Amino acid sequence: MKTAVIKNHLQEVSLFKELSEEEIQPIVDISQIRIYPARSFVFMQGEPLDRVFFIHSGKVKINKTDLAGKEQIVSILEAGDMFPHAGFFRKGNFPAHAEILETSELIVIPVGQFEQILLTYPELCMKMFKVLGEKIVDLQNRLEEKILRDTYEQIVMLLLRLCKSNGEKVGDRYKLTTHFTNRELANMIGTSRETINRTINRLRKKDMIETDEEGYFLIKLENLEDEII
Amino acid sequence: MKTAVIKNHLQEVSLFKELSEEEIQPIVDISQIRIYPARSFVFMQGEPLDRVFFIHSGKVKINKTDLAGKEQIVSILEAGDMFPHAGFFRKGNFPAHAEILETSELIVIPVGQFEQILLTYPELCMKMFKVLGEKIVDLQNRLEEKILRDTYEQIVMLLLRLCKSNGEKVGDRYKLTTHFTNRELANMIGTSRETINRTINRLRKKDMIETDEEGYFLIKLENLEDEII
DNA sequence: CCTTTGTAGTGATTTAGATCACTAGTAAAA
DNA sequence: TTTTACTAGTGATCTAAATCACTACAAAGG
Repeated sequence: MKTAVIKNHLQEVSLFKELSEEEIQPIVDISQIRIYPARSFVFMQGEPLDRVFFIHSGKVKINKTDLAGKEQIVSILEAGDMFPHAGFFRKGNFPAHAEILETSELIVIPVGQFEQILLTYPELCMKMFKVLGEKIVDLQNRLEEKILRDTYEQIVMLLLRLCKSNGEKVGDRYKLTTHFTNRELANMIGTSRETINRTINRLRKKDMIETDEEGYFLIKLENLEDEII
Repeated sequence: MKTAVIKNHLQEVSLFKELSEEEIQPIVDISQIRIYPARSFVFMQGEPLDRVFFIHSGKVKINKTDLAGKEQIVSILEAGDMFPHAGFFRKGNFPAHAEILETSELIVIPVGQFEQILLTYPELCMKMFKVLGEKIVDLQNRLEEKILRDTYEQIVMLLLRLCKSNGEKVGDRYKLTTHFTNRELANMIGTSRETINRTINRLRKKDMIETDEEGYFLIKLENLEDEII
């Protein structure tokens, strides 16, 4: 039965984890599951913001591009993540593009209806405030990084952040669960692929980062943290 | 009567503007008015986040400093503004310093009690989600600016942002309501005072900005907007 | 098969903007 | 009064990092 699948998927999203059977039902009723193929766009920057998405599986890139085609990668999202964050009670447009990197199952919810449910669930409001607050802190930290740190430190801090958002502990290392190219890393912080390459190799020589057989980064968190004081 | 003053002050904050007499009372009960003298600190980065503030009058600088003493000015807040934004349901620490620039009357509310009230007022939740969403969009835009734009454009965009947050329309110009030094402007976007000086003078020659008798900037919004496409 | 288009890697060159160094003016403190 | 400590302003110098230019390799397409 289809709603059963939706319910299962919803219950795996951290935001909804602690809701009871009755509480989750109205959300099930307004939710849809959609499968997006790799390289497709969930939405483009500027389109009217009418839905919010929760990732059940797959990977989504949130990015902006300017007229010259220069790209800023805002984030790489994975299972459990919500996007966009700035969607509630604001009627505006999507602030960035959302592109599927790996075939993804997304839970799609009309934002208007979700807002109504949000208002009737104090529990859900609490969690949402927490999520938004953390997003604000994260953005402020990234802005501070860009303003106060040099490129070497920005790259170290980017890798540390990726360990938290896209990494998993494997032995004494953190393994990044996504394969990032030099250019992608560069576009996350606004530097060049050459600088990323030279810096990563510098960190490799210091034995702080290595690449496994499949090209995934393995990072020694503690060593890297010492680099930025 | 003291609570009458508090109620009046609260009603001037945009977040509470549309609340009825009965609705605002519980907020009055947990609010305090405090006067902070210029150059005092409301809080320092790292202190436990246990209160939120609404500015009734005066000016507050939110900033961060690194070990070397380099400063990042996060924002200059005025009457009607709330800080910090990332305070709800998160129990953490203040993410930056808050320093009084001009003697300020602040409404002080214990964050835990405010959270409880928030949950019982759907109206208030809606507005707060909106405020947080706008904050997120603003931070993402500033990050994008730092990543995709050169310093000249960053300065133009900073001035445009200041028109919106700290400006008032005077004839066909926007007047910045706060006197900013070159160094302060530099610390908002992470450039040097020399570069700010040279760029502002360049904009002066292009007749996009001028300084009035008291040293406040007068900005021609439309002309400046054309600079960044 | 070759061609195209992506990637990593590395030196050489260029440049935007930071930093340095200084003049000059103003305001507050000693 | 002089001193200290700000500020704005402006050339000269320096440098971090972007850009350029190239090699080499791998995967995908015709």
